Amino acid sequence: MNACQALTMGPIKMRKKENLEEFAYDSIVALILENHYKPGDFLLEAEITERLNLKSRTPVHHALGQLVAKGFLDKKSKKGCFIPSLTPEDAEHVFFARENIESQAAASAALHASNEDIDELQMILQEEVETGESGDIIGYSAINETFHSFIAQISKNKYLQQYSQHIFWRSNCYVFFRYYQFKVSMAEREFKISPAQHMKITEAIAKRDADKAGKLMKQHVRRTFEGIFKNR
Amino acid sequence: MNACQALTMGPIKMRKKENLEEFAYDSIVALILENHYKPGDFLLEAEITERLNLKSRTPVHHALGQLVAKGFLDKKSKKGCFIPSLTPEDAEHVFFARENIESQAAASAALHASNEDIDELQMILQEEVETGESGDIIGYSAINETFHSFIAQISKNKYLQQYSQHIFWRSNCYVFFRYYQFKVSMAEREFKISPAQHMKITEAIAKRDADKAGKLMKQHVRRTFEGIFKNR
DNA sequence: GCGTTCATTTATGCGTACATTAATGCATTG
DNA sequence: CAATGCATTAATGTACGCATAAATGAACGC
Repeated sequence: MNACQALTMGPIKMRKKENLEEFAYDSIVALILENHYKPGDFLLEAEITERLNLKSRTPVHHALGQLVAKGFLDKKSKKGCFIPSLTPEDAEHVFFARENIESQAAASAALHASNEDIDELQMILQEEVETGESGDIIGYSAINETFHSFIAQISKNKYLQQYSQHIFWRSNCYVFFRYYQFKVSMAEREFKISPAQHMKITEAIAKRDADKAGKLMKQHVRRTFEGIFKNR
Repeated sequence: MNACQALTMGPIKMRKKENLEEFAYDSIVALILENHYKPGDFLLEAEITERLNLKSRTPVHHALGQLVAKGFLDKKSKKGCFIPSLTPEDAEHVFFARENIESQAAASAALHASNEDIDELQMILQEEVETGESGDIIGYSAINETFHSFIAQISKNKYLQQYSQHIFWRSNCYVFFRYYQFKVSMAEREFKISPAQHMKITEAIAKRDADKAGKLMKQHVRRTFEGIFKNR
């Protein structure tokens, strides 16, 4: 889950830390993504405040509240915020929702992508292929997110984009912790399959074939799910 | 927008106000739904604090942050939170996303609804028909939301439900303010069309015909959109 | 020896005071 | 008279201290 940007919600961009709340938010996201916590762990305000060298808990408290509001964290009143735990039922919900939302985003992307968007998407794809061949798993995970995130972005639909990013983050928890659990053997196999599927999706978008792009994306997400839960 | 419950996100239930933050959140939602604000209006922390008879801005500040995080409000740093403004482009995004998400929810509902769920859905529908005939627009708006919200609920998918509620709230802004703008003439016509469509959707769900339920829902949302923006 | 209760600990929840910043209007100057 | 800059104001943003609730563990009674 390292280098996952999904929690930031919205187009990938340099975030200017205008105030401590945003700084705290981004930093907490970074802490999660850098795997300092695992599902079920509590994120203590005091500890985070200290870790970030902040003078008061207030911005941290606020930032945690926002992460809960967005559904990235769960919360027990007067107890604290924690990384939501992963269950098979939740995984099915997550991947089912992701199938549908991302396939809609892909279809919409095929309709609304500019020529520049297509060029950039193909560049991302090329980088993905190279990273995949190099065997750099962390790097691949990052570029994989970039690919999916960019498709949501070129759908030009703020809402599809928002939901895509959210559900991607949630699904990525499963991807990451499964990979982690089974070392990298499965990850490597996955990384050899995904680029080919991404390539087909990119082609469909480039041809402005919305229907095909949507179907391919749905297939791709489903295969990711099956790769994680079925073939072990 | 009166009597819209979408901002509360999640299944409709009695909310126990465990603490002032939740109380503030719920109260601010209520204020919005009771039409105290219109798109573009700023929600001032001090004013809200006073209105709710709270001693400090803290819970209000926190609650507003959550509403921004969830995408129900926009925010300008150091300026304040405000009701997002309505634009034709945004409306297209909103209704396009809603078409897809709600149709998925309806399809999933057809697959996962229990017999009790179907019974309750039919009761809601019956109440809707009666309310529609009575001409009570506010009441109809509430029952309309209940109908859509309940379908999302019986999809049994937490994520589809979450996104459905969010996008419904956003689309309802357009519905409500358009109705408001053109008095009730258009609303009345709408209220005579919707129940018939809801009935067909309910039938499809009752027959567990996921494909049909999804298609009908998509059609229904699109017609709502067209009713608001095309036929004026 | 086990269960219940109470004290302690530890964390969030809240209130007050103050800092900071963005907008506004007025005054001053060219 | 117009434009620029400074002061004022009004709002959010932050810090800190105390209130409060929940979990934990120890002590007491049975």
